[in-house]
Amino acid sequence: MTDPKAPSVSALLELDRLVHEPARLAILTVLASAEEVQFKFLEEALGLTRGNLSSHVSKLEEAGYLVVTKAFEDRVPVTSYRITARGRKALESYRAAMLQGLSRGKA
Amino acid sequence: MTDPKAPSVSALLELDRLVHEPARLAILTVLASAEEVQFKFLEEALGLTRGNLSSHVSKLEEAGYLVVTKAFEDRVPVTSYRITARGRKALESYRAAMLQGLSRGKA
DNA sequence: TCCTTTTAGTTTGCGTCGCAAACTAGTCTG
DNA sequence: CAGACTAGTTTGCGACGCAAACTAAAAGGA
Repeated sequence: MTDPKAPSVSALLELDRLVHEPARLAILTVLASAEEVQFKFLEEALGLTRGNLSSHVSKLEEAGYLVVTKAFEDRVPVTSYRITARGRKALESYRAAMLQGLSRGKA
Repeated sequence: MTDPKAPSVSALLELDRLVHEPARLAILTVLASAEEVQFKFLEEALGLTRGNLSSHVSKLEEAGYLVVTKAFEDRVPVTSYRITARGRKALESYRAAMLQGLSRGKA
């Protein structure tokens, strides 16, 4: 901790809001465990509507947390995502902060 | 899990939004580790403005996650908070869901 | 060929939320 | 009594998440 007086719970107040949103946290978590993931897969795996998935993914893309690949497979358009190093780092930091804040440490 | 196919990351999508807000999560976490906590203490410990602290606490109170006690100490008004059983349970559930979702389990 | 359905995503509109700033109320000091 | 301080609450606004509406391209029938 930076400030020795700072209780670990303060880590919670500095969580990256972009990652903190449940849908995006779920998306990043899935992306972190696979090379490449398709839109369709995310939609079904997470039970998000296409609209929500699309907008969350856009935000993650704007932040540089993932990259988008649009391709055609058997003449069907397929959009895929890949987490970036930046995204992986953001997720890792988030995870660390959350785990720290969640630990039952006093104050 | 309800659906055997549901990956643990789905737990993330069912997080109690009331608890999920960082400031409120921090407040509940502090409250869970003490009998009673004063407004002033929370303000300083968490570095929240009085306004934000007040409004977050109000929401937690409305949800029945904490109870408020207003008293005077040496003619100075002191507002204190106590987590309720309901609040403690909500925090516990949140923690469990988050830890599950955060675990590096595939998908 | 034309039309309807399906798949794959994006955009739009609205209600809600979190934050900071402004405000209220009681106390103390000179 | 005037001004400053302590302790909170209320207000106003910008940002956000969600669902519904929309777009586009391909496949399947009649």
